[in-house]
Amino acid sequence: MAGKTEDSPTTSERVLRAAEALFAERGFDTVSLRDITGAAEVNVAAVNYHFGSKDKLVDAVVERHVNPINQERLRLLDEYEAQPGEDVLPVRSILEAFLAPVLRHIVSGEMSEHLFGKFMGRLIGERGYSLPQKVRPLFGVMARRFSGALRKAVPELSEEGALWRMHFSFGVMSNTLTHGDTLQQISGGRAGDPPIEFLFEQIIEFCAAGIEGAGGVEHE
Amino acid sequence: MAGKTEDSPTTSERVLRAAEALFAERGFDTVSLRDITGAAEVNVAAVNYHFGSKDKLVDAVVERHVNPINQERLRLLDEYEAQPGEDVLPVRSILEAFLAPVLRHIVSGEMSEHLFGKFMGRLIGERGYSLPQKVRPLFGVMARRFSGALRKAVPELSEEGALWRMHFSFGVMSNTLTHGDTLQQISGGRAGDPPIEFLFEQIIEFCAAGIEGAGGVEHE
DNA sequence: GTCTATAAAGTGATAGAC
DNA sequence: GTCTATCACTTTATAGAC
Repeated sequence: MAGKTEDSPTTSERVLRAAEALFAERGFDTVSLRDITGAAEVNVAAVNYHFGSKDKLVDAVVERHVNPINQERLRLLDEYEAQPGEDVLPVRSILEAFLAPVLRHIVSGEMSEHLFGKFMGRLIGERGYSLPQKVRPLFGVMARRFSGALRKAVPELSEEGALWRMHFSFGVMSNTLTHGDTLQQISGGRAGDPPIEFLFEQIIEFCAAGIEGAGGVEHE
Repeated sequence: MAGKTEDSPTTSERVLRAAEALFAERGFDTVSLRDITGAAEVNVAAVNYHFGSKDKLVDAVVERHVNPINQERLRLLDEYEAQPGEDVLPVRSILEAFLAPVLRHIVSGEMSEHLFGKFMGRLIGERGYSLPQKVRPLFGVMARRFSGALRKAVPELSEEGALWRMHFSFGVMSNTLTHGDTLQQISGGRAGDPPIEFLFEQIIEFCAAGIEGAGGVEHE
C-alpha cells in the first residue's frame, strides 16, 4: 500500500495526493469526490472502494501528514534531552523540537509551504478538535512531554502556565503558516517576503521571550 | 433595519442571529439555507429576499461582528495615544488596544466566548483572505497604525519586524479563542479552566515579552 | 480492481400566489 | 413581506457488469 515508484503511483496514492492539494486549497467540505477523482484521473467509485467514504479519506489525508510530524517532534525532544553537557534543555531548543519538524516537512517538499499552511489552517479551522482517532493520542503525549520540558527550563512556570504557553506558541506557528500571505496583502507588501526559515527563527525568538517572561501563571 | 425591541426581532435579524451561531458551530459551507431558516423559524425564501444570496448573508454576518471590533481597536489606540503623561505608549497598552475590544465583544454577550472563538476560526480558516469588501480596508489601516505604534515603543524594530510581531500576536489570540477548549481536552484537564479575562492577561504578557525581546528583524 | 449507471437526498435560487 | 411549489443542479454512495 506504500509508495511504489515515482512514476506509477497506486490509485489510492493518486487519490491521496489529489485530495490533500484540493483540501488545502478549497477546504474539506467544499471539495467533492468528483473534484478529487477528476484531478487524480481515477474513477469516481475508486474513493469509496479504497477508503470507504469521503470522511475516511479525509482522515487518511490528515493522518498521513500530521502523525509523522508529531512523531518527529517527540523524537527530536528525546534526542535533545539525551544530549550530554547541559542538564536543562533551554527553551529555544524545546521550541525548536516543536517547530523544526514542520519546517522540514515543508522544505522536504512533502507538501509545498503554501499548501501545507493552508492545509493546517483548514484542519484547525474546519475540523477543530474532531481530529481522527489515529492522530489524537499523539497530541496528548506531546502536551505532556513538551510542557514538562518547559517547566524544567523555566521553574517559575506552573503546569497550567506551561501548557498554555505551548498553546500560544502553537498559535503563532499555525497562524503564520496559514496566513502569512494575508499579512503581506494587508500591509501592501511592507511585511516583506521573508523566507520560511527566517520566519521560523523569528517565531522561536518571539515565543522563547514570551515563555521566559513568565510571571504569575496561576489564576486566583 | 436596526434592532427594534428585544422581543420582536426583525426577520432579517432572526436570520442573522441564527446564521452566526450555525456558521460558528459548523462552518460557512456546511450550513445550508434550510438549516438557517429552520433555526430562525422563518421561510426559506426569506434569506434570498432580505440578503440576496447565501454569500451575501455570510458577508453580512462577518461584517456585523468584525467591523465594530476593528473600529474599537483603532479608537482605543487613538485614545491611549492622546493620553498625556507618557510620550511613548508601552507595548502592553498597544496590545491591550488590540485585544480588549475582542474581550469586550465576548463579555458583552454579542456572541458567546465559545461561539465567537469558533466563528473567528471559521472565518480565518475557511474564508482566508477573501474577506468581504466592507471589512478589508480596516485591516490595512490597523496594520499601519499598530505597527507604527509598536516601532515607537520598540525602536529596534524594523517595519517588517513590527508587522510580523503583530501578526504573531494575532495568531496567539485567534488560536486561543478558537482552540482553547482543545488544549483542555488534549491535556486531560491539566490546563485548568481559566476565565477568559485571565487568559487575555496572559496573552498580553506573552506577546509583550515576545515583542520586546526583539533582536535583529531583518533577513539578510 | 475498475468501470458505468443510477439511486436517494440535499443544495441554492426563483416564480408567482397571497 | 411572506409563503408554497418547484426547477436545475450537485452531492455521496452503491449495485452490478466487466
